[in-house]
Amino acid sequence: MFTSITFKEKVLAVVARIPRGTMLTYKQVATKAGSQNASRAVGNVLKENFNLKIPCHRVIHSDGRLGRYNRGGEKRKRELLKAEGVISN
DNA sequence: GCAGTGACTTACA
DNA sequence: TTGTAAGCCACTG
Repeated sequence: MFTSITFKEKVLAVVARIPRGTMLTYKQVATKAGSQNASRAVGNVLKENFNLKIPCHRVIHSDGRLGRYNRGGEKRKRELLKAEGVISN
């Protein structure tokens, strides 16, 4: 039920709704999920998420760093973002 | 119910 | 500017 939706589900829903060419920080995702300070929890959710429908590569650190990626690491993540035109290098 | 873990964030030296 | 330390939150065993 939607009433029993967990923080995990919210995080996945938020990330899944990130439009192509847009990046959000872990803090931004956490805020949209309901907890602005749960940036670490966001990482936990994406870490266990292997759904290709979730563009977890569009979630980066508040510092602008890419962070990690469960499908190839920062390098792979940067390639995906570059392919979308989010970053130029 | 408690403790541990982690793809993070912020502050200070 | 860079590195270290502590804090915060949600989920699992």
